[in-house]
Amino acid sequence: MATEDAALKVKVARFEELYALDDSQDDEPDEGLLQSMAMLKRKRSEKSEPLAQTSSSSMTAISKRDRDAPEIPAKLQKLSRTTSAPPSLISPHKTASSRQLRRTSTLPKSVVTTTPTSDPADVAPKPAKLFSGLHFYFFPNNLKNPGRKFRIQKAEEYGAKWEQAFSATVTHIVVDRSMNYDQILQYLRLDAIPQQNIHVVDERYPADCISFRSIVDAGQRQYYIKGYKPQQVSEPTVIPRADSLQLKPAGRAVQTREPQTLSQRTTTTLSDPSPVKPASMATTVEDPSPGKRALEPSDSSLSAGWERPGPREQIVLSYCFGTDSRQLIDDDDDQGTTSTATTGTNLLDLGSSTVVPKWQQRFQCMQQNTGKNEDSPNAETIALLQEMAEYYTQIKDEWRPIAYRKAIATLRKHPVKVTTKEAAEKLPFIGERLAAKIEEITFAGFLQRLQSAREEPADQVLQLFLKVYGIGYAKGMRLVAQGYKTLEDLRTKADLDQNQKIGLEHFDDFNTRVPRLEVKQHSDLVAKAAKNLNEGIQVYTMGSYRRGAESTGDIDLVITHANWPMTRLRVMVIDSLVPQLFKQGFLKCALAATSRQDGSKWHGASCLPGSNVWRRIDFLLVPAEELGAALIYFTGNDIFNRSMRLLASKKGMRLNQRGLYKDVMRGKSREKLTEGELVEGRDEKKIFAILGVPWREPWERIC
DNA sequence: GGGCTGTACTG
DNA sequence: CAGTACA
DNA sequence: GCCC
Repeated sequence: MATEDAALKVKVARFEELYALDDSQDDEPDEGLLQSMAMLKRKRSEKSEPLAQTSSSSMTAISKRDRDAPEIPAKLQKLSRTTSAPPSLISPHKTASSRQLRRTSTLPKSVVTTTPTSDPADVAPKPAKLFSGLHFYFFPNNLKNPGRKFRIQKAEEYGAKWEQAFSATVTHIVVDRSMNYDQILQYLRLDAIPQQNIHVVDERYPADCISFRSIVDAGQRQYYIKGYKPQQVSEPTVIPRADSLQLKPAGRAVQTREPQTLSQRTTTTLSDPSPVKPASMATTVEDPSPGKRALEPSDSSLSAGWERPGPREQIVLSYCFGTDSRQLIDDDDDQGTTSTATTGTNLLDLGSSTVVPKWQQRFQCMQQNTGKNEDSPNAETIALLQEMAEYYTQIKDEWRPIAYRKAIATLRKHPVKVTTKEAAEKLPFIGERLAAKIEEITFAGFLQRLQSAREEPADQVLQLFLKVYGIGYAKGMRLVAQGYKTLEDLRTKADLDQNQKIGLEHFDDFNTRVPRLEVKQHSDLVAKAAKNLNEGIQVYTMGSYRRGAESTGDIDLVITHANWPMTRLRVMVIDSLVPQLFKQGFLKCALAATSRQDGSKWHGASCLPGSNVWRRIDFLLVPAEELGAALIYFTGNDIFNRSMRLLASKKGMRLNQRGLYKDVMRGKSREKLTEGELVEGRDEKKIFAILGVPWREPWERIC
């Protein structure tokens, strides 16, 4: 009971904050909230949800663990309170006090108490009168942006007159934070705004007035518009980057037409067979790491074969056409490019050929993703969306991050900066809501609200706890609810399992990136010990190391043997290799170990001789016939893997770390009914080929 | 309105 | 079984 | 979140 209350309080506080932000016209308009409020009367809908909020899916997920999930009550409580409030939406008393609390630091020094609401703790003042006599002109002056719409509605409720056009009667120009002073001048075709008659204020101004129940001094610094310099008012201004900033109110004429995405419907993969390796790769390729070298023979022999298809590859080819011709060719009617020359072309063409139907092109694995976005014109937008995705991931929203990442991948490939909603919405995986956010981002920094959420103490504590290996969202929430605030609290008071204790003890170690060089040292050490036990054991360095990363989160190793079955390999690793490495002092602890009977993974921590930094290290035990599938799995990245697996699934197959299986029967919602028949597990490239995915070098799998 | 990967280890 | 983790 |  007590913990429930604590959890509830934490959550309520968190959402109070969020909704307070909504009320206070933050950068990010909360369409979801507005919708929810409108819809709530009809039904407590499951769909539309506020931005920094749990999704319908997470709501359902959470509601299963109702004990841990005060979200719903908190949200509904707040929403119903809002909806049942008098027409003013805000109960001025309550909101004002809470907001005052929040913004004490920015409280205007000179609150001009023009309104004689002398008694602060009195009945709610007639809000409708606060702005009466004032004429507001908004900039931009339309309702397109939900946040602004909200502001305009509020202003009108409090008695302001919303001026549709700019005129002499305007008393205040309320400017979106995304806009700057020059843009106003340009739009209004003015050299300067007559400051005596008209106040130009930041978008927060009306909200502050409402908060303080008075017309606050509009001349204060915190209401200055971007680009406004008090002394420079009359001087004609040079507009920085005027060409790149599309000022919406200026109308369609200004809007540039966004070129179509390059990647769309063009067969770039075909014409670009030689991807640029990351600079960092150059060194690592010649790097005589055992893992690397071990990979090379098969790789090079294969790619040689790839260029001049030999008999074996022909088999693959016929296999593809034999069993999967429907999916691989002319599956799509409107794909006018039906190539007639496929038979004679080499296998590389098969994978990336022009006949790949549209639905398959949409898979992440069907494109080169090098994960680079420095040179993208959308880098800024991408960065912010990435933060959003991370945030949603952390609050355990299962699906939004997926949507965000797909949108990010689209933006990465888009050659032009996307600035407007309209342009954004045309792109794949960018819908109405993300398009709106993209527009917001380019015009403003809507992430402020996200930051507010992040600045919430409860959220920060949760974020901290989530970094402890072994503590996930459920445990983290419980710990926060129990009132723990620091790692020290956890160490001394909290009830943790063994892994969590280790995770806590080595919090810093496990949260420190491992330099590429050190990954190799760990790998070499394991490989050497393995070779000592048996010459045939091979060790591959996987994960982001194989993708070329300069540093990694942990050390991922595949351990395999050319001839041994899994059973023998496992016994060797569990009974000999691991104990040996422990004895050497290299392995420090086991976090998840396979039994001698079955299983394939070993997780633990390792430490180089002479060092005292523990690193997370994972072994994957792989029999040779599963090596290809294991390489795919352990190379990742996760998004690439999911994409490959989903594609397989859509083709009636199944892909996991053991192999590619065909004729998998699936029930409702793709639920696996039969295991299917193993098609290929040994050869990484064949798995790609059979799936119809063009070969992707490891560093092209960074989706 | 349902789907968005598939698995392995722990307690 | 839920939770956590792995790519 | 988006897509079908």
